[in-house]
Amino acid sequence: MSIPPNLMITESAATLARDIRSLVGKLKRRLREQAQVGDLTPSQASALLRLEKEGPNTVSGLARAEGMRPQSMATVVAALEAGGFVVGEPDPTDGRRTLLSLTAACHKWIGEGRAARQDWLARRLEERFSSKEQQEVARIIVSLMQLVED
Amino acid sequence: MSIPPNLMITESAATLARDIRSLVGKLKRRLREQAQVGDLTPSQASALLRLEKEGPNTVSGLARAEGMRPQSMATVVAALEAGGFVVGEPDPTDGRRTLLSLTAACHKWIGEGRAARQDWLARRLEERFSSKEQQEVARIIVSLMQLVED
DNA sequence: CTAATATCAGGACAACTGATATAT
DNA sequence: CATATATCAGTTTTCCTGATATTA
Repeated sequence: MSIPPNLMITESAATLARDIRSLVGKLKRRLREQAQVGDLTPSQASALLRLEKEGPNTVSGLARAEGMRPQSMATVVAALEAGGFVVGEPDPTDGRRTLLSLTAACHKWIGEGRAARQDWLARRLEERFSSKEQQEVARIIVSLMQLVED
Repeated sequence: MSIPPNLMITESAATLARDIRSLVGKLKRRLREQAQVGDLTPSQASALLRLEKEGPNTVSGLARAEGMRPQSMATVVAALEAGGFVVGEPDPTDGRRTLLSLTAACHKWIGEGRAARQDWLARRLEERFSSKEQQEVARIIVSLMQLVED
């Protein structure tokens, strides 16, 4: 039988699943320990860079994009607001929403490359992978993202 | 300039880093929500499958393999012991160590494929990726593992 | 004596659930 | 009234740090 029945899980898939779980755990811990005082947590960095790339958004919108609850994202955003990275202002067309955008200071900060230089993971990817390898990794990450998102 | 200076982080590396962080967060949450009552947590599953694949090990050994503290792994192992998946017995050659191994019941359970069938991630990988694609993913995961481990 | 193993106790963080107020 | 957004409050999970006993 070269094609296993649908219900069957191959040895390789099981091993791959274990390795992915292990990597996720390690990455999580590694990202935490790399964090300096005053640094952004992974969630904060992710939300900030999304605002930078995709423009203003609401707490709920960010939560959807990151696959977490609005209440959880609210905590993340509150930290970014306290740090002066983002500001919220009421949406003129919809009284329920507050649109978050980057402050001028944050734009400047990102422009100066400080955000990127403090990003341990980005630095590491740059050091260890050629741009071709980075593309390959990016492709796989996108596949996995689809797999996770359903 | 086609080759950026060492300190520079390219746009693509920064984006890739963001995507990886986002994926890690999503995967973590997804794995949690997929967990059924009586199911194993990702850490538990990882430790169990490592014991199955690599044979008996100590709490400290497992902690090193997974990149976490012995105290943290002790909690994970305690849950597995409470569930009757593993047993520990003193190493006859080293009084400090307790060697953990799978119980007969656990071996049977794995043999019957229940462990694998309950593994949401493995099932998903099997459904969505050809074995060729799985190999590609596995290769990338190994690269990332090395990048994380240093 | 130093290093490794195991374990007890307490703490931090990032997510969660539930409930509530307000605007569409 | 049903839906969407934001936010308050409390809980859970998983990992952490620090300290201690034991054995190599």
